[in-house]
Amino acid sequence: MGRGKIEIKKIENSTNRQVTYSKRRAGLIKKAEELTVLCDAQINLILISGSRKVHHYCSPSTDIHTVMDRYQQLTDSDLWQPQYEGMQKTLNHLKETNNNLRKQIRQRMGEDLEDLNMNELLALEREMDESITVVRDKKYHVLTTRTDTAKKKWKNGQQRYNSLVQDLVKLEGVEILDYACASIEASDYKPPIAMSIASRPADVGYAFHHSAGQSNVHDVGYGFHELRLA
Amino acid sequence: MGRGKIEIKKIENSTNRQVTYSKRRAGLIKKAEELTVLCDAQINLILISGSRKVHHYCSPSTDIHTVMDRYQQLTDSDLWQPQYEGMQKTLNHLKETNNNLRKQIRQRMGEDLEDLNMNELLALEREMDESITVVRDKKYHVLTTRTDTAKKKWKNGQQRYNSLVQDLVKLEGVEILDYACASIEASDYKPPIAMSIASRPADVGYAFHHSAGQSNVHDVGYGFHELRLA
DNA sequence: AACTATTTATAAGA
DNA sequence: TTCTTATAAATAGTT
Repeated sequence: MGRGKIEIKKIENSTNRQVTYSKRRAGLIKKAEELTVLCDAQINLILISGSRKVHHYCSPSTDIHTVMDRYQQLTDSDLWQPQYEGMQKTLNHLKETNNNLRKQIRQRMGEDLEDLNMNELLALEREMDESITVVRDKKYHVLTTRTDTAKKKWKNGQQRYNSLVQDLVKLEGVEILDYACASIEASDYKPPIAMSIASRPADVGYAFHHSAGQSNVHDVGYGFHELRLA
Repeated sequence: MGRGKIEIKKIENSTNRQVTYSKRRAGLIKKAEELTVLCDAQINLILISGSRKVHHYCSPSTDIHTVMDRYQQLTDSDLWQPQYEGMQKTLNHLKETNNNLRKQIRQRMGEDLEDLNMNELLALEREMDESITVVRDKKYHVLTTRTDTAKKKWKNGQQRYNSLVQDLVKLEGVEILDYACASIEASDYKPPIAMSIASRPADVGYAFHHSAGQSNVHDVGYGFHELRLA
């Protein structure tokens, strides 16, 4: 359809080729549009030129996605698959790992033990025994560190308190009426922010770590003087 | 281009529409092919008819994938993104879960305890204590069941052995020279498949579960008569 | 980008 | 569907 018939093979003249590409591309897209309208079809057309330029027609009322999706459904192929395969694999692998991990945890929580044979049970028990030892050690370590710190603070506080009391007795003629001490659980004890010596004696005390057996308790003792101003 | 000019609007006559669709579809694909050859272009064309039939042309030397990929690159859109996103989310979620699970396990194995505070340590210890109890119980249950079965087998074997010995002594004049018994660890012991009374006395025995303390050992004793044919 | 001689596509009919 | 054919549309080569 033109001044002369042409053979359908690559146009060697580059300018010519480009011109023809433009013309025919326009024609192709026009025909696609017409077909869309005339026959109520869904059409997706992507053209990529030799120079990598992209042109694209998609019938209105859809988008490239819908068309691709439908194309997949109807051709029973899966275009996304290759992109997904790796991911899908990873996903499944993760899911499996996840389930295994959950099972391990459940077993370590004393559930799901039916699948284990005697040797596995023994191994699990041994392992848990070792682990709980480590946990206990860690706990005692934390406990000890905490208690040491508390001890130092207390010692410091007690020294300051004692010198205050002595200073008061010496310099102000303060009279010591009584001394009391007691013991409370560490968990109930909040260290005093400051010592008050005005209206009532300050709490001072000492901490010690009660480490007998496997008890978690460490106790705190406190003592105070009851004073009266002369 | 036909016997008469037509307006570009939906063809209402269904048969007509279908015929036109076929003809124009063929024309469109033909033109796409020609353009591919003439201008060295890459073309992807998907047609979906009103009746959901799919036709599709893709220039040789590529495939639908390559074209779609290039289309995405060149249009800077990402067709896979929506599909991808959900998966990516799931993936990340799974990874996170996975890490958490691993951490839990590590903590239950006595590692990674630095992040736990005292209360958490205490909770972990308590939980592990409970769990190990369950594991131990399960182990003893298995052990007991196993031992019970073994006991029954042994008892049965022993009865058969004893009656054989008695029968021999009574009917054949077999003489009992000696009786011996010993104890071996269950793990070393393989129950006899059959009792041999020809050249040497059969092994018979009994099993008992040594449950003192938390020992895993259950012992097996065996005894035999030394006999001589009259 | 226009023009136009020709080729090609196709609407309608069989 | 497929073929035919008159005619519309597309376009190759030219300006």
